Amino acid sequence: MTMKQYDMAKIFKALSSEPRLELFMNLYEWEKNSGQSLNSLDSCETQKECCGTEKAFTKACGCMDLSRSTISHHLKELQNAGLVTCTRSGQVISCKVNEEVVELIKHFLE
Amino acid sequence: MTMKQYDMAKIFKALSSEPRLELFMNLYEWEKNSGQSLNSLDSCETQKECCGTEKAFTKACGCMDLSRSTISHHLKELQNAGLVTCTRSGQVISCKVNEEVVELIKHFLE
DNA sequence: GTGATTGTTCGATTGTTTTCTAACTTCAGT
DNA sequence: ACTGAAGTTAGAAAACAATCGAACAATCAC
Repeated sequence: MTMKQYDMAKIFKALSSEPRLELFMNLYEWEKNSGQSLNSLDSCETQKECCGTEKAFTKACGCMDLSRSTISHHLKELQNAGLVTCTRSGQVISCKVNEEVVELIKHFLE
Repeated sequence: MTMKQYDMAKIFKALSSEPRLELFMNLYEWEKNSGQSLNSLDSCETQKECCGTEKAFTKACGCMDLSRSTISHHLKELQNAGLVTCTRSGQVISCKVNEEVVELIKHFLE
């Protein structure tokens, strides 16, 4: 068992439950559609708003039919696998998808 | 939850346990290294030997530290997710990795 | 400071997964 | 027909995962 496989199993496990995959895909799409990519930083009002999905937890609670505690748990799993990074500002959580891991997924089968 | 996400969760679940990912990677590498790709059919002795990994189950039993029944179970999970197709000739199982699903994995995040 | 809002943590429950052994079936060789 | 090898299936134990509500902590809005 190589290190690579160890990490990949962890990543795949994080994406292996439907609700968690849905959560991840939401984060992924929100980030994409908000035009908050690194090369559009200057078109945003503040730099902070440009680093990922603002109010990710709140948004997820609003559109997924799961309790807050369950969403909290799933978000932690995604973080744990390295798929997303979350930061807190006050009460509010923002998330950023880890592009490095996205590339790992895309390329692990050559 | 789109159909696509439903299928992807199933695929990721199949790859989410270390032994099962190892099994899949073995199949994937064996198939690759045996030169049994579609465009090298004529360099093989018989056409049958060229369609995937011959004696996949037997080979897996020989190199993985799991009981035969456990390997049988994991192989079924891989089949169930559509990642591999297995065929039987007599007592012996041969497997073929489903390239379509490999492409799905590579491209599901654009 | 009080009260509402955000998110986390705990404990319980329910269901799923991993793995084994043992019993079975099917096929191959003799 | 008998024996052995290749896989499968069934049953069970143990570990793990998903989910919720309740209690909590931190922060914001007045």
